[in-house]
Amino acid sequence: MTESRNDFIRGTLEMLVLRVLDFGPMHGWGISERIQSLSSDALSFSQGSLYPVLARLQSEGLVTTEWARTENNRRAKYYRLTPQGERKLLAEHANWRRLRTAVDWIMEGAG
Amino acid sequence: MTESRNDFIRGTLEMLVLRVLDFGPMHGWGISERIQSLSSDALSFSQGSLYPVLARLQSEGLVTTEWARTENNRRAKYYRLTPQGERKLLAEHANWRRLRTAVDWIMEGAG
DNA sequence: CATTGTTCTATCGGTAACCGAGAGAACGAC
DNA sequence: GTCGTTCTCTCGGTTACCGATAGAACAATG
Repeated sequence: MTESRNDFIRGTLEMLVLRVLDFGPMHGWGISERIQSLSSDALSFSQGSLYPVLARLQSEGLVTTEWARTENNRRAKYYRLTPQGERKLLAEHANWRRLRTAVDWIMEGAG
Repeated sequence: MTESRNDFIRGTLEMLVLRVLDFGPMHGWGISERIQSLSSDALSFSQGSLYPVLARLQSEGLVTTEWARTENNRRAKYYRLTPQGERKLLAEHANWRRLRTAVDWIMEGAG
């Protein structure tokens, strides 16, 4: 009921997750924190959004998983980008730039 | 089944429609053509997406409608931005810039 | 006149992503 | 032993978008 509407940039979550994993393997909770932190809280996603994305990425072979210990000595499932994931990231980034540019062109440009 | 996925910039359609109407009153079909043309075909929406948006905008008082004749002598329902619609456009544009910048920061910036 | 193409409005059911709410396990700290 | 924090995961609901579809009105063609 609050004004927040994440629908605006829907579909970017997958790309952002792939991007964070491009920095190195990370667990779900850490990915979420990373996105929120890097965006200065502009972007945030509930875990009810995150885990379905991670499961989908794995089922599509874009990431692999392994259980390990975090710095805080907790069990966590680490997600690691596969070569396919890297390619997917590049493709989604290119597509994002293309659409973003088109939107900006309309929004900023002369009629 | 084709590769096209508009989900990437979901929620922008409303903003784009408001923006096109900021150029002057226009009918549904023309709005659609305008968006597609201005974006060099990068952005396109089916009419099954467009009309629900227009109906919503009207019900929220962001546009008014009036029947008139087009240059081609066809009956068409022209949509005109209200002052509330103008304000909404500004707000959505600001929000878009904020989110777009956050996404770009993560995608382009250093980890 | 009949037929076809173009312009234009509109609806419906399905799909898929996101979200809030919630359950639960494991570890550290007090 | 209780609490807070970290971390995984599921479920049902909502909602935007889309493909398919229907159809009216006018122009142009034969």
